[in-house]
Amino acid sequence: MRIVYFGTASFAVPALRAVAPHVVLVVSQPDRPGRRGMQLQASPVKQAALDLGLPVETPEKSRVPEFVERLRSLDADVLLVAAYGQILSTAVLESAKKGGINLHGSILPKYRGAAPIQRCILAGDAETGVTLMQMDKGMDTGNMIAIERTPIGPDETYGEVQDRLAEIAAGMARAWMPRVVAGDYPRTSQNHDEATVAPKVEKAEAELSFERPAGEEYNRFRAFTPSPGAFIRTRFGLVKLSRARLGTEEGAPGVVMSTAESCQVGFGEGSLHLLELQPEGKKRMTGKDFANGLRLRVGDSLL
RNA sequence: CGCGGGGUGGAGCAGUCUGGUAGCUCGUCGGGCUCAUAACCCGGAGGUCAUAGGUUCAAAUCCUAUCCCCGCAC
Repeated sequence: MRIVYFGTASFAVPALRAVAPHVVLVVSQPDRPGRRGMQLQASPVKQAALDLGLPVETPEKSRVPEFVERLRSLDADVLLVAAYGQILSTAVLESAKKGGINLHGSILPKYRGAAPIQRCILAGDAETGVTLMQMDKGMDTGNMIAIERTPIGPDETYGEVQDRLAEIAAGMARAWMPRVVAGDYPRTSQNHDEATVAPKVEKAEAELSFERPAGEEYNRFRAFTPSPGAFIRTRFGLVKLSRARLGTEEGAPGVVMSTAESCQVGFGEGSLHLLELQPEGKKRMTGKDFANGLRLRVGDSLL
């Protein structure tokens, strides 16, 4: 079979590896400036593709006629799409015999759109999954082929859940693509009345507030870790959180409750143990080191 | 030349402006207290102050150059 693979984020890497022998072209988003400096950085999928020795193309817009023509010339059986980051036009989808098949990181019709995994964790859901679906012109509205579910642990972060879903997606791609190409697969329509949308993440959403309930902010922390990275404003500047746990004790918002094992701070309701964090301009450190360096004592406020 | 912070015993920091005895919180080692302890008390070890030059009677501190780390913008 001949597969054209569309993907950008790391969620799409395992599935690419799973079907790599059949991939005739990898399409990913153009390199973007990243890191300090202004150096261009290839997307995770592009890096993986190069690693696998697969041809890669990164059109600014996949829907331009020249690129659609390029896709048609490949005479592919199917487009496999995962976390590509662009809406595929009908013309693009029709460039392959079986159209586009999408691996989506949620249990559709819930969390259609750009950031399903983050939104799911932010909402505090206990379960998520991967949906394999036939793409149509809508955003994640196509008929479903298969769903695999997985529980979300109470302390799991976006990164951890994503990695697991990516592996699930890879398994589904491996199992289903031959059947899709053969035309032997179910197509179940979604219940559109139950649909919800998961818009892309704004950096500002990753800001925690001492004023809000700890449980809510813990979900926020988990949803945006490791990317784009949860942070919180303190009187010592911005502090990025990399490891945290929900505390069982109550405490006043922003006030240090203990520094023995971590930096435990009170929130609107409850408290959070700041286990590992990174003040701006500094290296990542333990909550304990943070408290030591600033000479924080129980009762001091971070606000 | 995108903006900015930083490099000081093992960790996190103060000290730098206004040169003059190496400081703080922790860790670590030894001892003590205790039924016991991550608690408390006493004592000890451990630092080329990123690197190379320069100024000076004297440099962590002032000047010049270099290396490295990080945050933001993306």
